[in-house]
Amino acid sequence: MMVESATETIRTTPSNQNGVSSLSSQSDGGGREGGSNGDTNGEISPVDLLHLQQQQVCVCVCVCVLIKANECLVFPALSILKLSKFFPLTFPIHLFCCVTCFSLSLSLSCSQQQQLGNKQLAFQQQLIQMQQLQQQHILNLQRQGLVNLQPGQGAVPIQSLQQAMCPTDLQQLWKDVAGVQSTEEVMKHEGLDLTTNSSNTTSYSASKVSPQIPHHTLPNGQNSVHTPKRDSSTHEEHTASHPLYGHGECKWPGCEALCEDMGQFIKHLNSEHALDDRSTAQCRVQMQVVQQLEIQLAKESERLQAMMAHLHMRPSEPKHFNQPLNLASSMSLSKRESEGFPEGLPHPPTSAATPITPMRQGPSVISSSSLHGVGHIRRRNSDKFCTPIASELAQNCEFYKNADVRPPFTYASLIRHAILETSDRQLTLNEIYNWFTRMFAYFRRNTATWKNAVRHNLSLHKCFVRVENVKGAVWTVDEVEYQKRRPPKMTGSPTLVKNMISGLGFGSLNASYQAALAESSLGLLNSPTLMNNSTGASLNMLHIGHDDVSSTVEQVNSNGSCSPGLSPQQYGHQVHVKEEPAEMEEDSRPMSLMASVTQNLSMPGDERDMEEELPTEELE
DNA sequence: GTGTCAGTAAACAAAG
DNA sequence: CCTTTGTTTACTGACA
Repeated sequence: MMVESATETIRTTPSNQNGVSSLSSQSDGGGREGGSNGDTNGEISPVDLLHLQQQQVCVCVCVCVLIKANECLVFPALSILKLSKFFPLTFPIHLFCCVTCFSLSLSLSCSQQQQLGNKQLAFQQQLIQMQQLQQQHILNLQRQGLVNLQPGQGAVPIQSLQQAMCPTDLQQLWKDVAGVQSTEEVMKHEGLDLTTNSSNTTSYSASKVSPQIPHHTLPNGQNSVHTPKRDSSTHEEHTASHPLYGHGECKWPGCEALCEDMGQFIKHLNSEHALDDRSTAQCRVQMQVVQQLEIQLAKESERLQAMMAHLHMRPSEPKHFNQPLNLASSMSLSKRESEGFPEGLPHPPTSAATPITPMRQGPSVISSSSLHGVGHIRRRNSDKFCTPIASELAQNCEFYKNADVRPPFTYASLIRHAILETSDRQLTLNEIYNWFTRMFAYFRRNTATWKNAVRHNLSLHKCFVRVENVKGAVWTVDEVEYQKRRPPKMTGSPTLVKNMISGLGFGSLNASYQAALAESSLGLLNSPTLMNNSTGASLNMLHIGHDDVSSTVEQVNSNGSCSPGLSPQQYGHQVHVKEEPAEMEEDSRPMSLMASVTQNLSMPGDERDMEEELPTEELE
């Protein structure tokens, strides 16, 4: 019903001249499809709801591209209409998403073109009406309990955009949003009254959803309903620092203006971010960002609880996970900065709240190493149990790139990985540095410390061989030496396995199990579809020395007899950092988070439980 | 209690 | 002279 109304609106829009009319029939069909499936009457199937978030992200990625591409009318309309066809069941929400984003893109294009025809204006007004209709539809669905949208989730566009966009894109969006308002001002001066529409555009869903949105307290402790100006005029004047000021820059979203001192910043704040529609809109958007992150955190926490319940683990206190966390700050604290958090990084599984990668859980091995919250366990895990650095990195590449989290690997293993990842298997020191900083946000700070450690490791370990090259010195890896430096193998004797279990604890077993799982997946079952079933192999792996496993795997790999995908030569070489199969991620995730909360756990009964129950569950 | 491993810090030297 | 690179030593903490 709603869809048809919306599409009817499109059909009657004056913008048909822009080629939309020819497409309106498609939208009509899509709308009817949706209607035939019953969604417009509020009948949304659970399956569709399951896919809703993902689709929203896809939609917003699409629209986001449009925005960035400065497309004006036709392309967004096309997107909307196509979406109605591809996602008929959830089309109302998609439409809402698209329309709001499209409105934004429309305004953006206006700001850049500084002209907008009356027809386009009319079309925009029509779109706004559609937007309102969709909003009503969503509200109706919510009232009926058919769509369990969280408060503020009606503001899908910007939130999904933030999920889908990289930080730079997000920053650009902020700027774009800022630009919209300025455009409105220009329009006003030009006699074009866009006030109504534009305000809807800039604050779009936010303003409409705001009634549902509890007044959140922003991470900086400021009430989200305050106005920036008031805050700036009262808050920072009494404090030496300001949450919106740091490193000589204005931290206002999308601003980045350089301010030499606090006084200049205050002037800037009062002049550029005064109480106006733009600032208010930006504040609302930020509010939604925070809210979306909280929602995501809640979801992930819920998932964690379910996982732990499934694995017969005592749930940890949900409060820890539901509280908004400042991952960057908490994670970034080095040992010296925060004695409370050993730098082994095993902080609580705050990774679930990582804003940068909201859809991901924390890295598996990170969590597995978090058993005792010490870095050395990380090392032991990574080496003694030969945590598959390649797979781990592949799985959590984006996480490590963005989150200020220390990778759970030794310097040696990281250096080796970096070197082996290259085609010629050699790197200069500087290239190794660059790899570290490129791959890990953590290593973008404290450069003196870790660079020294890198050099120290290169010199210390015989496995790293310095080779004089034409261009200079490069570092290579002596695999034989690298394998040598591994601790004495654990034989497959059950005694050792038992010792491993009793001596290292549950988390370590998980780590070894996980390592074995991934190793087996790596060397034997490269097919993503087989990954999930690799547990059987990994179960066997538990009975043989892990070093044997790793060496065996690597030998097999070096023979190139295994899958090309993760072929040996490394696992470093062909790490598909961004396209790793989701199954694998799903595979390791439970284990990792499981390990992360083992502080609260009592030891499982015996190794039989571990060897039989866990893998069995994993197999299921 | 001891040895090993890894991380960190620091000093030092050579080269660019 | 400064920076980068490379080596070495010492210390600490965790683990077996």
